[in-house]
Amino acid sequence: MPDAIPALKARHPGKDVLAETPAYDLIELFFFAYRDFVSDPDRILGEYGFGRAHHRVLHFVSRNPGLTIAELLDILQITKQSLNRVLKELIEKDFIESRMGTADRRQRLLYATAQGRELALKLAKLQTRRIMRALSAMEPEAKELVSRYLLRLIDPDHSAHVKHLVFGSEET
Amino acid sequence: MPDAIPALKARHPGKDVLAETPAYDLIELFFFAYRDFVSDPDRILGEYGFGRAHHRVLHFVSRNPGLTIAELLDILQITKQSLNRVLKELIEKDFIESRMGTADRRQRLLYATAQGRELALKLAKLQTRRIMRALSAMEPEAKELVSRYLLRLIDPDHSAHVKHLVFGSEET
DNA sequence: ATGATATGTCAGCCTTGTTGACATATCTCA
DNA sequence: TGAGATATGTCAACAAGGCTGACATATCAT
Repeated sequence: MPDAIPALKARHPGKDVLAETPAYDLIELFFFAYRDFVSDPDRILGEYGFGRAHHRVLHFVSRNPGLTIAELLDILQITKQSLNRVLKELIEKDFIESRMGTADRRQRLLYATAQGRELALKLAKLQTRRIMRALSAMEPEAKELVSRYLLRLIDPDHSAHVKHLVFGSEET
Repeated sequence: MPDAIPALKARHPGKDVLAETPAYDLIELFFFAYRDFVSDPDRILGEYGFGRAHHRVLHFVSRNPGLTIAELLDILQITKQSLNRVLKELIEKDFIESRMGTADRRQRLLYATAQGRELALKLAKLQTRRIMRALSAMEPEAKELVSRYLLRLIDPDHSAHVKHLVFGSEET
């Protein structure tokens, strides 16, 4: 197998090598791991006529009851037209409920229905099973370290927002 | 904020809780991290009129010169029609070259051109920069641990194949 | 009352995945 | 040598889920 990296390999020892030698292992493992990670839900979503886009919406609404459209758009980073397409279906099939805002009646507050929470939980458990299988037989500090790594992988501009969304106002 | 997990929370102490309590933090962090991770290449690919599908093909061909169509299909897990659409463009724009197999002349052996290797390397470096930023100031064993975690996240059926593809026949 | 804001909707386009059907070249094996 | 398996290419149609642009409506804020 010829070398895919022409020069750059053994040229500078020290700092440059660390900065410039591609981390092919982590790049490729991240790709394969993410693909398998989302494949579990995919199978089940198909039974309901839903796709990944529905999953994301259902997940974040279920996790954050009373979420507004604007907040959801901010989380998903898609256009309102894209969101509306899947959200409409989730509402029609009674997995999500949209109530008018009380303080600001222009807003729509989104809530997962009992059926919606049930599906969201089912999918989250599936993914949790995979995560726990990976963590089992690893060092006890692995989970915390992986969590820290993933957070630092996120754009610094978003990381505070994500941190708040994921960890909320918890004690940990 | 109401509780998104109806029952199941404080019911059983012990093993069940570990198995059944969703790991929302890792699930969500994985989603946000992956999204930002692929966004770096996206910007550059746009300048060339390429998308993510082109990136994946170019990456694996560049990393594995002489790859056949069948092997590439096996890695990407898409249909040959999907692959052919993007592969044709990469060949037309001279980022990938297709040579007839020598042992088996039915096969096409794929090679990245100089231009193709250059782009692949540029994108890999971008992603590496993000990875290194995340790893900097983390424990030295972090990289190895994250790598092990990602590998274990992969379907057990694929993991041997992925391990071979990623780590090849190296010493580490 | 007016302009800004939150949301909804129509129409059309792109990328990237899918299936099914069929063509061609080449290899393998009886 | 001839038949069937294999590797690849290609056409056509479709679906999911992104996008843009334009415009409508209701409500809020000043």
